[in-house]
Amino acid sequence: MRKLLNEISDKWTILVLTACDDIEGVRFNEIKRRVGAISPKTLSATLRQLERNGIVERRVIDRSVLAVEYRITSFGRTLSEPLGVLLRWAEMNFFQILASQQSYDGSLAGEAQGRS
Amino acid sequence: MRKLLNEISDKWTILVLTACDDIEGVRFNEIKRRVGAISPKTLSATLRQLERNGIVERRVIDRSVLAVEYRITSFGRTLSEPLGVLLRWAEMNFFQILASQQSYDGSLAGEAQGRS
DNA sequence: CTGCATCCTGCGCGATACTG
DNA sequence: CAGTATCGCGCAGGATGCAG
Repeated sequence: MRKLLNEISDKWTILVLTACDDIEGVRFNEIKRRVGAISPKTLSATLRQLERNGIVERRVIDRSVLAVEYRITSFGRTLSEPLGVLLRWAEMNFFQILASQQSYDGSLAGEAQGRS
Repeated sequence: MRKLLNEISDKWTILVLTACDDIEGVRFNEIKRRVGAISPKTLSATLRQLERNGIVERRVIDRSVLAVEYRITSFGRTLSEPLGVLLRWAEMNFFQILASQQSYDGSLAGEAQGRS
């Protein structure tokens, strides 16, 4: 568990993995868009780590126009399922979590704009 | 999901939560022992955050000898279940993960002692 | 035993610019 | 488009000491 945590318990990995969990391969910038405010450096590092762990696969589509896609592996899918359970839990209970602290300023920072 | 990650995707929270997931309440130092090489400061901070989020409960057993126990709440249990799924996944696939990188030196460093 | 205060460090990660 | 190189910084978290 420690080892797993060392691999995925950072700020972005789970989100990136979720973004890659598509039937189709997903392009670099598409992942970027889906995930949100991630820097290319971090995304690149995260993807390489996921690749090393056999969770996603990198595939060059077209060398001339530089097109690359990432696709979750079957092994990755076995991980994304438990993660999906967690995601659904988060969706059901997120209000409970933010009810207690309010101190989150957010990387998204889209929903708390009402205060002048 | 971002919010959930902000709460639990640090180095220790999930481990601490797992350590608290007992039928009985668990004492501070007992958690420390179960979790491993966590500093009291970090453990304390982690526990307070879990408490704020209603995941664990703090209860003073004895004021004179300073005995405190932490117990997972029913809400916390709903979270520990998905986490348990993840844990089981980790147990089944940890070899796959460490097969790819070998670069983990370990906070526990207890299982690799066989090599002279 | 159960913490809190303090000091200190690494590194995770963001911003930006550059390349093929 | 898909990255890599560089710089800088905030903060998680380790170590240590103290206290009720």
